[in-house]
Amino acid sequence: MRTQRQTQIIEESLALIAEHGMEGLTYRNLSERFGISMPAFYRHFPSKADVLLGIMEYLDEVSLGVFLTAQETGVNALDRLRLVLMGYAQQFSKNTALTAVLFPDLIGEGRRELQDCVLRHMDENRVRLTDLLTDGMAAGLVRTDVSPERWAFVVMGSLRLEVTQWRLNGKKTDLVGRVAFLWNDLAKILKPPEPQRDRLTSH
Amino acid sequence: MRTQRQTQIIEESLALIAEHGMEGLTYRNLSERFGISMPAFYRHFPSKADVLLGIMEYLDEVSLGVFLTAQETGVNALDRLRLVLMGYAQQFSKNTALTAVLFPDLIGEGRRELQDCVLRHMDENRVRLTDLLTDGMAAGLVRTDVSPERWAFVVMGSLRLEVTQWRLNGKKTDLVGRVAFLWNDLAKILKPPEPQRDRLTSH
Amino acid sequence: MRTQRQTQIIEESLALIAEHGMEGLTYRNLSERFGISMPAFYRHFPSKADVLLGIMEYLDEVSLGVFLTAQETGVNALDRLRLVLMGYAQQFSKNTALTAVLFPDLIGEGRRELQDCVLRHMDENRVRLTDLLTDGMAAGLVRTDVSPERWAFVVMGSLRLEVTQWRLNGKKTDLVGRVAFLWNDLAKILKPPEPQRDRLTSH
Amino acid sequence: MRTQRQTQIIEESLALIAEHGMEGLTYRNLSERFGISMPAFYRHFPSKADVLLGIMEYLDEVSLGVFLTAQETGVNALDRLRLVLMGYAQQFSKNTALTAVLFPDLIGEGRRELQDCVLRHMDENRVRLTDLLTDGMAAGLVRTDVSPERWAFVVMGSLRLEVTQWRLNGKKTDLVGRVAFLWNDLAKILKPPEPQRDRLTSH
DNA sequence: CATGAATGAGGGTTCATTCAT
DNA sequence: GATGAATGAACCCTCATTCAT
Repeated sequence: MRTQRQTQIIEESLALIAEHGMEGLTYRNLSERFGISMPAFYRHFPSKADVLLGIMEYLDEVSLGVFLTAQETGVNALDRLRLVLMGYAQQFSKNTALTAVLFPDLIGEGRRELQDCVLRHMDENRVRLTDLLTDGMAAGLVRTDVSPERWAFVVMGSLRLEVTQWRLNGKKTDLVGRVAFLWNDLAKILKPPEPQRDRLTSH
Repeated sequence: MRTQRQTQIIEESLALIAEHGMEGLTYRNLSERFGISMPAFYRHFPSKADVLLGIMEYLDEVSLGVFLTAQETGVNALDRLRLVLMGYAQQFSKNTALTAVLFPDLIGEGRRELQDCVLRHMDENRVRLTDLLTDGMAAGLVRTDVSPERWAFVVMGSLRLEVTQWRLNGKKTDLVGRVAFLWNDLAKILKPPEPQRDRLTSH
Repeated sequence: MRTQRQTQIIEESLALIAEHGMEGLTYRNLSERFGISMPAFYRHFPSKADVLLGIMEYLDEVSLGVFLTAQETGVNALDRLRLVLMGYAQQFSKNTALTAVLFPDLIGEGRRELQDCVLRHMDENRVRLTDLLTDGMAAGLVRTDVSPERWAFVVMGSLRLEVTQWRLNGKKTDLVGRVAFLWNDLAKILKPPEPQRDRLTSH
Repeated sequence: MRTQRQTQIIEESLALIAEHGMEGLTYRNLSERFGISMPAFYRHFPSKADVLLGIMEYLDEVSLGVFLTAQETGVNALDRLRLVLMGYAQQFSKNTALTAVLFPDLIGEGRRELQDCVLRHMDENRVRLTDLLTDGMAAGLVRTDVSPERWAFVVMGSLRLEVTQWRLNGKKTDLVGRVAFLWNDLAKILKPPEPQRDRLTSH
């Protein structure tokens, strides 16, 4: 588990990363924000690598939360997927720092020790997405001529790029709206073509 | 123009970034690779910011090259798009460092001064892709119920994620093959549904 | 306020400046004298500019001290002026580095940010001298056909040059003695001409 | 003798010193101003110390020129002294960099090797002034109860401080005017008291 | 003969970390 | 148990100078 202070540190770290990139995450910056001395952080995390690890865990939980929330609605797979995307967008809008959820690779950049953790995190997210899409296929809501793994890829890739652009443009636009539009198009793309049966029977 | 030495430095810088992330790009690392002293680099680039700028220009040229090569074949828009993706994949396979072409945002991270340059670069790439897809639509090769801008987004997003995964997995797999598969699926997705007219008139 | 360490650093900095000029004030030199590492100084002064600022304040205090000491004697203005000059000389003899008190302009040289501070310091010193001379005039001890501002100028100019010469000659001579002689002459110059009374009574 | 190029370099060096202090005199800055490469300067001066030496000689000549010009007028000693001060002021007004003439000590600061040269230069100037004042005394134009050496000191000290203040205040005021005022007061101070004759004849 | 390239020494500064207190 | 002080390593960068070409 995490102490309250550890959580605070992680959240502030994410904020620093969001504001100044990975290079902005320094003990000095943290201590300024907390008004605590630098060595004090070693009481909560034995080293900076552990802070990063804590961040990864934290992000994992956020991501899981988004999926679970969508899951609990009990709607169909495609709607759950929509809820996931919109859930992310809402989280990011409320707290910009959380965009890191989608980019664990950037946090592990250059740090060999975190590589495993990053891969695990990305895999988990990928699996969750893939499961959703597999379900969608089973329910006839998603085209089956493309593998669910690929769909997961396309969806996640689009979302990541959308968020990246949003950040580069200074986060001035309405992310939730943008993702809603994205979903609108993704839904068209995912949807299977009109079943032939319908038209035949209509005669 | 660029001197030979400037080009060498840029290419070695890209290699360092590919291997150790942006934090790996230091004068110390460069000087070790070149076997020359650190101050020597200031003869070629007045500051590190200028190295980064040089990198951005270089990447721009690489990207442009890939598009032009595809353009010159004179094949249809969809095939040109394929050639672009495959062209990237081949470049990246030959020289891993060039993956940066797709991620100018990572190079500009945290460096306010480069932000403009990054945005311009990404815009240019986006426009090139969008033009290709607009052409594809005009030729009836691409679904028109989704805007070309969105298609460009989906394609670029997928490619970026594919490359990211490839790098995270240690570049051990065959990137060209992976991108070929990606294209295979993207082609299905992009292709317009069977024309309704045929079936209707057949009755 | 100043910590003990800050005061030590300021004093050692002044010593370095006195020995090797402004270019002698480097973190390397400081760290050699203190036997601590270079980054350690950043615990006490956030940047070198702040060291210089600290020096300026310190010098201000020294200068003020000399004036106050003279003031407290309660003797007449001319004698107070003498005490100021002699006070300076004694301070400088004890601690050569303190000659900087008279030359704040050299410390601010080329550092735009310190310019204001330098001007303020020099103004304060000028005002103190001028006040003294105005008092002297009021008491009939100083010629009134020259403005007190000018007298302050002449006195300070002479003192500065005397100290400069002393330093250039290797500080081998007796500064207190030299300033005593200087004062001897300045006193003659400042003194108003023989009172008219003489002439009147001679009739 | 000096080549034309050497003279140019010296003059530009003085300009750099005037603008940015001694730290502004670098080969880089010089080469930028001349549009020549840095090693090119070694053709004209074997080392930076030699540039400084050249500067000292140059300043000596300027100073000598001012004195000779005053000498050639053939007016009395006091007027010649006035011409010297005004001559300096005019030179400095035309070319700010020449103020260095009065401050050879600043150029030699911290450079052991130049110390001798600096002392010689200052001595020469002092002697020229002293001679002038000795003449003035002989002609009954200058008070004799203060040694000519001291007078030279007072005059030079005042002038140096005047110029220093002018520079610190951004050289915005009219230096010639200021020195004229200074001379006005110095003339009063130098002048011997009302001739005794008056009193004697009154009997 | 002028220059491009390079260099060793040194500049100020930041970072993650340790340790006595 | 939190902090002030310190540190080694590394950062980007500038300087005077040299030397092959």
